[in-house]
Amino acid sequence: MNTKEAILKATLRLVNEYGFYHLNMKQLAAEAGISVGTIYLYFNSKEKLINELYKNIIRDFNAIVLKGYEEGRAFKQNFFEMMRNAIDHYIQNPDRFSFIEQYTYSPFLFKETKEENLAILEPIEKIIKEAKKENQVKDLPETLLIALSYGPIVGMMKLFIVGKTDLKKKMQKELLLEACWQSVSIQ
Amino acid sequence: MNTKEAILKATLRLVNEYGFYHLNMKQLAAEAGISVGTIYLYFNSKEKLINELYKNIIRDFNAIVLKGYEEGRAFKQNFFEMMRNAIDHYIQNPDRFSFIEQYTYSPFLFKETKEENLAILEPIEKIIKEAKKENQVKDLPETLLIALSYGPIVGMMKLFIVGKTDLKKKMQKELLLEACWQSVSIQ
DNA sequence: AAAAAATGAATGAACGTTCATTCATTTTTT
DNA sequence: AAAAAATGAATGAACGTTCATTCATTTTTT
Repeated sequence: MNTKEAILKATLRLVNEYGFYHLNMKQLAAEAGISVGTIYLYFNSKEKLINELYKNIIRDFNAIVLKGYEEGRAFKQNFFEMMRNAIDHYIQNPDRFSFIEQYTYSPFLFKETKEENLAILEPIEKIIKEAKKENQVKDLPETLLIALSYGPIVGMMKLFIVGKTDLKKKMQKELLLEACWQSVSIQ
Repeated sequence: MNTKEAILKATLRLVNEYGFYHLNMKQLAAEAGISVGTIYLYFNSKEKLINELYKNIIRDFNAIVLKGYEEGRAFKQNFFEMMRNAIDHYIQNPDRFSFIEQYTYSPFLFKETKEENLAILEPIEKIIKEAKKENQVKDLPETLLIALSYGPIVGMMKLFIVGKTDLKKKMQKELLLEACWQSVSIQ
């Protein structure tokens, strides 16, 4: 692992544990196994660092979700694959999920980063739009269809993180996916 | 408005605009129209202040949602009333919604406050449990039913806040409510 | 009824401490 | 030997918190 990655990884861990307010550079350097000065060779400031981390996490997430998409394949299959990828990625990286939830709507993100922000719903928006054009989905406003597909997943992840549900069980995950599908698809 | 309320109100506004990190006591005092020292007559510390604000907001929210509940009334009617109250309250106080979303899972909250925390889903949990006992709701895990009821509302609120949808329109709101109902009720 | 005394909420300057950032020096790589 | 990368002590601005002091209001005394 190179130094830059080590810094980002340490930031993710500490910021989730203590919050941006209590995260200090000395502690961060220790966690990453480098010295304070080194951080500044890679990132201009503490805030820039958070923004870079955010962008990386969103980029990775979108790339992984998009792997579930295949041009020309049935909407249903694309929907399931993409959503499954999203859930799996979150389950394996709950810290990334928490981080996204915490910072997507926070005032820390620069405008420049915020543009990348809405992009967290971009892959979902994409297939919903396509499906709507072809009437493969309920006749509801696009935004509502997005909220119905993604909202319950976020909700379950939050319950998962506080230990109220075990999304790692195959059954739970499949029930969730099926339920999301039911609420957008034509019966 | 008494001094304590003025401080809480100013905190909500500034913390949403700048975040806890950039919120400083001098600025806060100015916003509340008092002087720094006065804040400490009402709250022991900056963190205590945030925790008090959080508790107040959750308490108000739950009380308002619970106003939609009537002992002995049909589940469907309770569900609609409670959810409508939640949505209305959020629409009228988007800053409260943002604050809850931002801090519910943040490391700033004291353990003591976190206990009040899960309480944000308490009223919903309550009616879902009741309905499940009487088979008035789909045969799915309780947590999933909660995520299906509340998740899309959170999702829509987020889109509302960034201006992607107009939840103030009666139609939008009713479609959202109906969709949430569809995903938990027996067809 | 007037004067004196007591109260305590509010003030804001002062203070200690934290902590992001810098940069001269050292270590490592080429 | 030169260049590049890393170190970490030093800096100083920022800021949360304290606390002596003020003063409008209330209570007690005359």
